[in-house]
Amino acid sequence: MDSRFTPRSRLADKTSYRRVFEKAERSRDNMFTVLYRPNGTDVPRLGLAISKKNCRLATGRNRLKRIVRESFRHHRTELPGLDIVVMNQPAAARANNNALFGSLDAHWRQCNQRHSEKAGKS
RNA sequence: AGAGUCGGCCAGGCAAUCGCUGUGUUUCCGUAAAGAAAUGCAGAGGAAAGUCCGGGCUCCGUCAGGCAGGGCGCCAGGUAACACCUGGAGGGUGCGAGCCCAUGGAAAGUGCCACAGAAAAUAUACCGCCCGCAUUUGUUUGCGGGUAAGGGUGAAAUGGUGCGGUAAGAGCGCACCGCGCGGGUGGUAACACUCCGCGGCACGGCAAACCCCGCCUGGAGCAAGACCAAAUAGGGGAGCAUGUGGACCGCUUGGUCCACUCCGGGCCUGAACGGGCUCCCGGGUAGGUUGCUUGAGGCAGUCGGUGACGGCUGUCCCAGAUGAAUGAUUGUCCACGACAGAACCCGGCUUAUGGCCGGCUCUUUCU
RNA sequence: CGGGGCGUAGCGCAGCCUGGUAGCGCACCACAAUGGGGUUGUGGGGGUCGGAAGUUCGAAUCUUCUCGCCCCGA
Repeated sequence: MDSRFTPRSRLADKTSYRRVFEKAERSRDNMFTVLYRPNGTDVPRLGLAISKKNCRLATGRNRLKRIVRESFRHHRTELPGLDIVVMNQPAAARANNNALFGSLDAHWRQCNQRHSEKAGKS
């Protein structure tokens, strides 16, 4: 199983982010808001939008980014071709690592489920 | 043992698995570039923070210099430079080790000092004290003068103590202390000493009020700056094709030259113009590349210096990301892990913060 | 990352340069006026001047440090 996380699997520029923010499905709990939109390929891509407002210290923001990347790369092969942007909620700054991983697992499952439902309909 | 004070050091370790960034080597794929794989090496801080100072670097401006504005401010040294550091001087504070100080000038000038108080700075006199004259039953009142010891006000009141002196007093005189000026001695200097002379004292505070004196200072900042440069729109140029009318040349096909200008309104006409195509040029947006890490560099030794620091020798290369890299999981050990994440780079300051070690001081107890 | 600005009553602001009394509007409370309400008039209450040090006799004001918020530069 390939669980690497390369530059190919990231949202690289402003236009990619704008594309997701313009029109996206949403999955949300008290730790993260996850936006996603099909990108027309087989590989999922991840973008991070960790706000200073919801997490004041730079070390805290770095921690959240690492957790999200770590979780993403473990589930990369299970996910369809989506552009995903993860945003943080205030509660995430105070949560421990296990809680964050649990929350992200749920988000990935929801992405997968909703996407396959849509694909089935169309 | 407790309390305090100063200085130095560390910033969880190890193992396994899965990953991230840079870079070297090898292999694969390719004309090449790019890419992929394997593997080696390296990969956040003492504050990376606040952005409060000082520099380097870059662009703009610029003869030198001066003014304005801003900054600094005991002395000497260190430094690329500083508001930093070291050593010293003088104050303040603490029993002490120590700590703190924007610490030049108020006899260059201007200004301010609320309330209270007689008076807040040229001095002056409310209650008093004293003398003289007048007055009164009565040292009661009034007038004139002397005085600044005492009272009271205030943050601050015009040297202090003692003796002499006097009507009462007063540097009025004297002694000691303090102060100022000059000289001397020690020190590079700030300053100190008081062996000496002079001055009876002439000098309230505030310069983080204006200011004066001395020294420093051009402006902006890596989102600086440099380079490459799509699409679309627009600018400039060249060429091709092309309408109408008139004139000219020509036997004809045809050719040449000129005009059809701009704004507003009306009418007529709907032939033409406005238009189309191709190429080139520079400006420049998205985007990309660069600036980007070898430096006032680290470590070790040695020499000079009280020290900050400097000289010499040897040795090492030690993050360079760009939605932004150091992590996750598990095991294990212990002190059970605080504050906290580089973004052009250095030197400081300040603030946040866990622990360890050492020197010194005070208190208590024991020997 | 760099550059600049602002914190004063519940809200919006003045006062700060030139230091001694914190003021204005809206809001709030009471009274008057009305049958009642609004409008109006009169009076009143309410402020650690973001926080901590320093200078000064005295600081919202001057100086330093610190906390929070806002704006600008791709």
